[in-house]
Amino acid sequence: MPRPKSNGTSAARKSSGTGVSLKRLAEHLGLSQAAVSFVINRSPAAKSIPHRTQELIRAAARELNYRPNHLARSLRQQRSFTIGVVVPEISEGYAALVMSGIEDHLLQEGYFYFVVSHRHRNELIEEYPLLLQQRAVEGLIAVDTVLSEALDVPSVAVSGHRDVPGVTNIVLNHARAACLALQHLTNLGHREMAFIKGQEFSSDTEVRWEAVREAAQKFGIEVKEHLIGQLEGESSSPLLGYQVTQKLLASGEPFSALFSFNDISAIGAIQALREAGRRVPEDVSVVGFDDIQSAAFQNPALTTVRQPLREMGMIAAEILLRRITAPATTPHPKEIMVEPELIVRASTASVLKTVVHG
Amino acid sequence: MPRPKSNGTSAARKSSGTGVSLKRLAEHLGLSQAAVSFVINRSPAAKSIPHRTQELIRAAARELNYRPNHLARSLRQQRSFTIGVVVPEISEGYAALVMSGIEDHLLQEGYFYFVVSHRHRNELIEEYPLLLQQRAVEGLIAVDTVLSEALDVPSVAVSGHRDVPGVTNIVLNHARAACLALQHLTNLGHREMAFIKGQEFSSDTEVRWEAVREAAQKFGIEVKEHLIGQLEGESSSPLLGYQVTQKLLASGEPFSALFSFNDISAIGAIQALREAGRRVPEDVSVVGFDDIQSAAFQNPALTTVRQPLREMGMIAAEILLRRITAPATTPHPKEIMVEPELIVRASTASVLKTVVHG
DNA sequence: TCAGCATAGTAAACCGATTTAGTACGATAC
DNA sequence: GTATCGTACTAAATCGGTTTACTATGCTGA
Repeated sequence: MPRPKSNGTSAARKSSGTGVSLKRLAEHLGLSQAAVSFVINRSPAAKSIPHRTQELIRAAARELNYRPNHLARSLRQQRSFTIGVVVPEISEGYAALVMSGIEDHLLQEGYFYFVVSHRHRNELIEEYPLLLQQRAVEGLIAVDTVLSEALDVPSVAVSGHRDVPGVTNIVLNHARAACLALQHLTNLGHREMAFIKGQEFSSDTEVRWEAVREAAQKFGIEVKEHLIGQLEGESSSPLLGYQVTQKLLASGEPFSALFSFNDISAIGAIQALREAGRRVPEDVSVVGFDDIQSAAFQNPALTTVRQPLREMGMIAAEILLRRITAPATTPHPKEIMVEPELIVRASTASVLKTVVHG
Repeated sequence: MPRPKSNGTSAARKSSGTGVSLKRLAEHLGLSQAAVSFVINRSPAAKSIPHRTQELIRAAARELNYRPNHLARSLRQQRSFTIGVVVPEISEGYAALVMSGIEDHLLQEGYFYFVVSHRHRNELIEEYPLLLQQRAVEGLIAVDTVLSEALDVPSVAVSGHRDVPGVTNIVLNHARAACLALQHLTNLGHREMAFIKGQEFSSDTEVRWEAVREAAQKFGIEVKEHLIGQLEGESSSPLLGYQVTQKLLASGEPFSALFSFNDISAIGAIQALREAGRRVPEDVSVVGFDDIQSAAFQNPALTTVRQPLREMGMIAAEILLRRITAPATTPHPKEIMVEPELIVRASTASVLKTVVHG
């Protein structure tokens, strides 16, 4: 594979020992720093500098491989072109997808970002936003994380549900999400359903569960106490879903369908069901949530409620930048709702096949 | 869940409108900025300032919620406590795991980091390191990315194999990795093996393939041209493994085992095998590579060669910080090797069962 | 008496840019 | 002849800290 040529001369490259400062460049040219700065930044003040000189300046900048120090520029301009992203954990499907959406928009607009992950430790959730502000971020995006207090900078919470001043929440339409899943299952003839709720610290848990309850009522499904499981533990491994499903099975209460809080736990649930001798989907239908990458490649492929996670990240970045660059014209929306989509794959099936087991 | 109390008074909080500067704090105290700076930073120069005054200063700093501007500090000290991380993609299991290791060590040591993902676009691979240096990062970590030229800052390449001046490579012991996999398969009686090579842009592809060839020779396994597949395409979805496996099957050359470049593609391979009517592991044993989170929760659970990805990230961060803080005493290792581990799960089985199909 | 030293600080340079206010000079207008 | 304007810049302030070099005062000891 041919490596693309760098466009600097080798001399230029060599001179970039610790970087060329504006001062050095100006001296080299026999001009003032101001003049050089005007030209480099194409500032309106450069209009009084003749074309010829401008070319000289630009040529010298290229020659010496001049690259303005971003710290100095940020300090002076009070603009860092940097934002902070707070996530619970990096290694997990959910946050990674949202981040990739965030990154798409941010880098495209010339912003860089810091990532911090708090792993659900309260003191970090409190401290990181402050540390980020100290580092002069111009805005904050919190993913599945409660921003406890109003901050000095615009912020956006992906899957945030609290009404915090200055924070725009990006949320899924959970009412519709729950309806999609339950409608699918009832259409397949399921009436006895088990549910897995999210961990308490997850910001979607409450809202989604409320939506599930309402949808269940709407479809005339009884939500039995024994068939409500709750994920417990900090990690995001399928193991959590595995364990809670074992409990569900142990209760003895029969069910032909399971609606889980997320795909990761649904994967663990399927494992537990199978080990208990219940086939998926013949004996039990399983619906996940999120549609992470590997959902499609489970065996059986997972039926799931898809959240447009990348899109949510992109919207978060977009709103944030708009609020930063045009705070006046953007009266800061409190909430932006995105729509879920039901992805039907192979982990759900008609209940008719299962009557003998019921 | 009780929200932890913030430790500032409400007055303090209010005053943090756009942040209190050192100047304001000094004026408030009737002292010089220098004196305040000495005390805040516990600099040795503070020794001539009496205890009483020091307490006054600290109290006022707390009261006014003073937080030093990190940009200004970085500029003066020529220390940004920031490093840059370059990855191909965020949403993928590999990079995410390495990043989480990097983060662990970095944040613990008081460093923040920028993430950029290049998605294998050459101009970005060239440009991002320069942009990061402009932002005054003190070091660079490249994950599965070729750093083409020597940089002005210390750097570490996770899975880097080129000998670039100033770059420390963190590499897996691929010779051993290949041996572990092939030994396992030969022990199970497999002789007819198919292989899936990585994409050309992946920095491990070449090295690993060479190791596989050598291991095959060592175990007396013939590597047949028709049974070598190659992943193609930028994305990192199981689909790539699915497609290449279909080609392998179409060649008509029989095989009882498949060793794939990574877990993601192994998952797709299993899907393709199953659709072609070959059971895993009864008809074909499949070995993956990496041991990403979902490997354990596939059906069948994936046998794989585990790379200690989080650890590799941690080591990368550790070496980098050591090189930054003590460049003299650390004569910059060219390469650090970590050891793989074979994780035997359910996707491999003895060949004896398969003779009738062979 | 006064050099010497410790105490308790301060003034100002500096990091590397941006930006405001102003200067020097030549040409044109009246 | 000079007021005015445009051209082509420059000097210096500024962002918010850190750091070096220095000062002012009081006390001690010879």
